[in-house]
Amino acid sequence: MDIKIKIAIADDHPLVISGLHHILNNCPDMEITGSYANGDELLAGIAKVQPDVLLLDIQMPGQTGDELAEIICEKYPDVRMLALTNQDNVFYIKNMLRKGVDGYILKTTGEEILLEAIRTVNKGEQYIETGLQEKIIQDTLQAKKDLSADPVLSRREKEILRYIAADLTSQEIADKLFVSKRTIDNHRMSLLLKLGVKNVAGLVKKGIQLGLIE
Amino acid sequence: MDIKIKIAIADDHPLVISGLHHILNNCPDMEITGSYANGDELLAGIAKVQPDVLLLDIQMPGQTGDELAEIICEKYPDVRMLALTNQDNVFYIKNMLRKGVDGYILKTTGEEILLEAIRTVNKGEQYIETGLQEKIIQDTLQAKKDLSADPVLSRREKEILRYIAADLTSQEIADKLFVSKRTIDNHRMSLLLKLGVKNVAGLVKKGIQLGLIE
DNA sequence: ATAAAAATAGGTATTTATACCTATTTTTTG
DNA sequence: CAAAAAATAGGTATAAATACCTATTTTTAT
Repeated sequence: MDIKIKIAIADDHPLVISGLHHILNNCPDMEITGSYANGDELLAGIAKVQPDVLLLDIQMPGQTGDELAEIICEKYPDVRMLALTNQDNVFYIKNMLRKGVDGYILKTTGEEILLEAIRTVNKGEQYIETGLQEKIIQDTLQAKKDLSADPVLSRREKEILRYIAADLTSQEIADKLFVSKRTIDNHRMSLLLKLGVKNVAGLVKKGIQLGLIE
Repeated sequence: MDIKIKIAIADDHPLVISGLHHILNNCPDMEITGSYANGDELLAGIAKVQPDVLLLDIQMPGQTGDELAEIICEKYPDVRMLALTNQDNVFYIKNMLRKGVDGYILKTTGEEILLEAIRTVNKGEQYIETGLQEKIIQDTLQAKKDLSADPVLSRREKEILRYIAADLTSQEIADKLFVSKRTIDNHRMSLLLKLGVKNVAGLVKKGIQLGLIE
């Protein structure tokens, strides 16, 4: 194994960068081709030499990590990206993955995991830290949340809510169910009241939260 | 260990029921207290003797598994429920968990997993089959889906879409951004066009799909 | 530097949703 | 069986969204 994995780092914390230098320089199969403290530096640097793997933080001055990921994924599809950040929020993870990042690990992660993650994404595979996978599952199916709090919708109301979320107007729903438009409008009002929202946008979001839609 | 885990079964396939009988009768720490082929039988049976763990299928004549789960979770909070079904769709999994089920395994699952699942939910813990956990993760972060297909919204449009999904009216958004309501209305139109939907409900759903919201 | 795209704003009209009522019939439930 | 809840429908307004235009200024990209 002669050919080393070329690694670039984008992070605005000097300490993180020097820490990574220390770790990676001791790895015979890796070399650092550049480290950048903000988005502009990163884009300029990457234009000159493309790494195999880019370690990318989310919070940075100027462009944020997810914007950068999007640009790089578009312009340099051969560069694998590994999010390396403090954010353990599921929303951030989803977001980065969607923007084209290949892996996601936390800065609190141990050295071995870091190296494993780099090698994995370099092979073209996805790497999500185990703890975060757990978190995603828990977040996705936040089981049995307080039943008391969940609003009691009647079967008809649920049905209508599904139609509303399916883009139908009251008139269209009425035609489909062979009832008056006024009936549907009244159901709409009950739904707004019961779900404590003020308009269709709120209804759709609640419907999704309640698992009635999608 | 004298006290056996009392198990009830709700499934409309006689074969499944007899298979389960065969497996569970050979387990010294378990006993079957009843097996039911539909919702009414189940509710009647459970009213007489409450099992520790209920194995519950989703498709059944009359009430569906998720409706039954909801009822049982409400009336008999001490009964642990384990979904045992053919549905490996993430939507179903989420839905059952939300309705109060404690675990979810497939009928294609091996005997050892079945027993482990029963023992786990009996202890009050959650059990999701490993393969399904994987599936949930993949489903949640369906990474790098064809970028070509994803609509190019401008930064402003994304911002406005977020506000729309946050229940704000055009007027409210206009006030917040110090622009005319007409401007926001025009952005709304562009969003409808670009996202290929016809109203707010569609906008909200797309926004969630695109990861802009929630 | 120039072209393209984005953000801005207005005119005008129609459709849809929201709000607050009353009221009857049907279904559920104790 | 009686009471409660759900589903039905109408009256009347107003607010908001949708549709289809034109047009100017500002920003981005080649």
